Amino acid sequence: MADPKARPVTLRSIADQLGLHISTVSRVLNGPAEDGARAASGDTAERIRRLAAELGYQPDPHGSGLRTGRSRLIGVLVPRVSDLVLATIYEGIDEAAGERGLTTIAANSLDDDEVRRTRTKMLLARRVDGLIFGDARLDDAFLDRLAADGVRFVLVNRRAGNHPSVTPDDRLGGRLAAEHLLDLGHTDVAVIAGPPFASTGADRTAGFLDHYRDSGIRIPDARVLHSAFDTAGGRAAADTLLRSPDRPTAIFAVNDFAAIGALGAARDHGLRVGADVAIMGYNDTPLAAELPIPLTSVAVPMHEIGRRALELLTRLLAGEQIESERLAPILAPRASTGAGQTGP
Amino acid sequence: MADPKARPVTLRSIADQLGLHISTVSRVLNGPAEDGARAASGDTAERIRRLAAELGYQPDPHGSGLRTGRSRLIGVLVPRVSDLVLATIYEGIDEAAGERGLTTIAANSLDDDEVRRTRTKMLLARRVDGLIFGDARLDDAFLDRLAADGVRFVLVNRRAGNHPSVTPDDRLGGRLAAEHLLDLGHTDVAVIAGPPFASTGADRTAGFLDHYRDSGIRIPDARVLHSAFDTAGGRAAADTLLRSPDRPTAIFAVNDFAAIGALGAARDHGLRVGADVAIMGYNDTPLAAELPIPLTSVAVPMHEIGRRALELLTRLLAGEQIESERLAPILAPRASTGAGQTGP
DNA sequence: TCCCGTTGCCCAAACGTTTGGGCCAAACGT
DNA sequence: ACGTTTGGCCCAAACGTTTGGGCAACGGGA
Repeated sequence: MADPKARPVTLRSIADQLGLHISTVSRVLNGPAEDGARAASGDTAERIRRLAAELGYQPDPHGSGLRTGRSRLIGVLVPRVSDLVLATIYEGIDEAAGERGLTTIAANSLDDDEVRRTRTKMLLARRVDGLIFGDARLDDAFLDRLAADGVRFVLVNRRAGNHPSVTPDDRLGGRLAAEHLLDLGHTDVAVIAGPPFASTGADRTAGFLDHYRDSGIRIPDARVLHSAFDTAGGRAAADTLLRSPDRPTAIFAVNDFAAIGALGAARDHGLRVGADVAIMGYNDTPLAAELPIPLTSVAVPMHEIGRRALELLTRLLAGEQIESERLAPILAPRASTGAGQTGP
Repeated sequence: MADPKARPVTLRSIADQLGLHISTVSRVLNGPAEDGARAASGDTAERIRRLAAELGYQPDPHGSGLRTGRSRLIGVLVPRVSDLVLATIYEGIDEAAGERGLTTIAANSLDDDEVRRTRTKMLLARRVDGLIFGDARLDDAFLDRLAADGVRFVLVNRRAGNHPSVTPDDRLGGRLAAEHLLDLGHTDVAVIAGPPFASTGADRTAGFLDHYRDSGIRIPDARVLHSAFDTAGGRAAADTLLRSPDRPTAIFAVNDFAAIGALGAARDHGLRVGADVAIMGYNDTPLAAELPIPLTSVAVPMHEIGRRALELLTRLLAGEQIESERLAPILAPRASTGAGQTGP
């Protein structure tokens, strides 16, 4: 890798060693495409490349960043990296970034406005070239302000205003969930809708209600509960729903973790999930299929969403005109709604 | 935040605006402690600070990095950020880093040697000041080599050789698990031990076996199965254990996800977890308590481990002598081993 | 009065890179 | 033989910061 105590290898050390000028080395090592020929003879170029490889030359980002004004750094702000959904999206982002020689910096916003501001400021202080936000709120003054300031960013998972975004088609996902439960005969259903400020929960809920309405069934407002996206939130909401005597026969949680909480609540109430009450989640977290009672869910290509978000951002940074993308979800029926395994 | 179309605010722009020299501004804005007084009069210093704040000056890391040779960047390599355990540790790292004005860069190694090398090289190319590895292997030639090359790093979660590390006291944790199962009367027990190269699994297993041996019970080798740390791995291992007629009465999985897989396998075999068979995990993931059948686990202060790792690294970077730390785990007994809730 | 120590600031170099513009010689066209 | 192109390379400036060393002016002690 690197010699034990060697001085850092720079363009100058390579140039001196070869009796060339530093700029020649720089040109050769940068754009083999157009400038490659102009920069040096094939022979010289070859010698440069060989020595650079041998010494393990890696351009110093401080030097190039200073000169070019670009850092090749991408900031990624998410509610929490320990949230499996966002972590998976982040992996997609990071993977695509790596392929382009970009480095990502992740930070948690905890869905808190104050934290968002300070973390964003830190990322900008690091001179990131662009940002990806995974914590957009439906009415997001902060993002509007940022956009007005000329900061370049795209949104992922959650949409907001008409800032460019890559999200699952949550409206469609909500319809798929409704279709599934309706096919199973559930007409008295409830929704654990997540916090009201997240487009994911809101759109999934809206799609779900749409489908029922289109089928002539109106779901009363009392059947839609807002909650946190986590297990505790889901458990509390499900508990409220199930303790009533006219409890719903099926519950759609807009997030797998909330659904797992609902599973626990159902058990506390002595209900057999899949038989006495149907419960389904959303996102098809790896855990869903592996639970003791496998959880019906709506699969979302999270990794791919992350990749696309980074691609979109690089196109934005390149000055191209870009448009938001919605990726289609797929239903994954399992035992928690009494459905069999997928397959014929 | 930043003016719409303003030129970037630099030391020079501040200095010019105040009719001062750039170096004066730099000194004032850097060390108010010692140099503060030497640098400028109280009055001048005040003017500088006020203008800097007003313009929202943020030092350019490229400039300072170039000059000082330090990037204030910390690289963090983990198997996967989407693994809840490592994600939580990472959050601790990042939190502590933020408090010190450091920025972390996370990367996935997927526990693959080739990926580790390339990702580490990328981080070094970014000129990180130090590294934190969460994917150490018991016999880790790569880390040895890195240390020999003078790269500064600490390990987290997993230990290796005598590189400095911050880990849970896994040996103790294993003993706690054994003690719990033994107290419940289980003498025929099995271990789902995780992959053999991870100190976590190995030490937990060793501690577990130690305690049984100390109590006069020898667990046969066939009762210790290696597996992946994830749900699928746990399910497969548990399936092997439970399909035999002389199946164990209790299973200790060294990781909650493997334990969840085991829960599923138990269900597949028609066994009631907590009654017919006891199953326990490790790490006390937030999920453990929320599962339909709450999972007995061993709680580990993951967030704190992350914080400590970063502190250790900063001390190392400051040239101090440092020593590895082990943090004590706590048993969290729940229904999956037939234990009641915690409490008196 | 002279000297010395502070105070308060400025000067300049250096870190490593990129890039617009040279400049010399060889090759080519007529 | 003479102009023009082109290949192949060098020059130098600039990006923003830190930091060791100045250098005046001023105040105080002898």
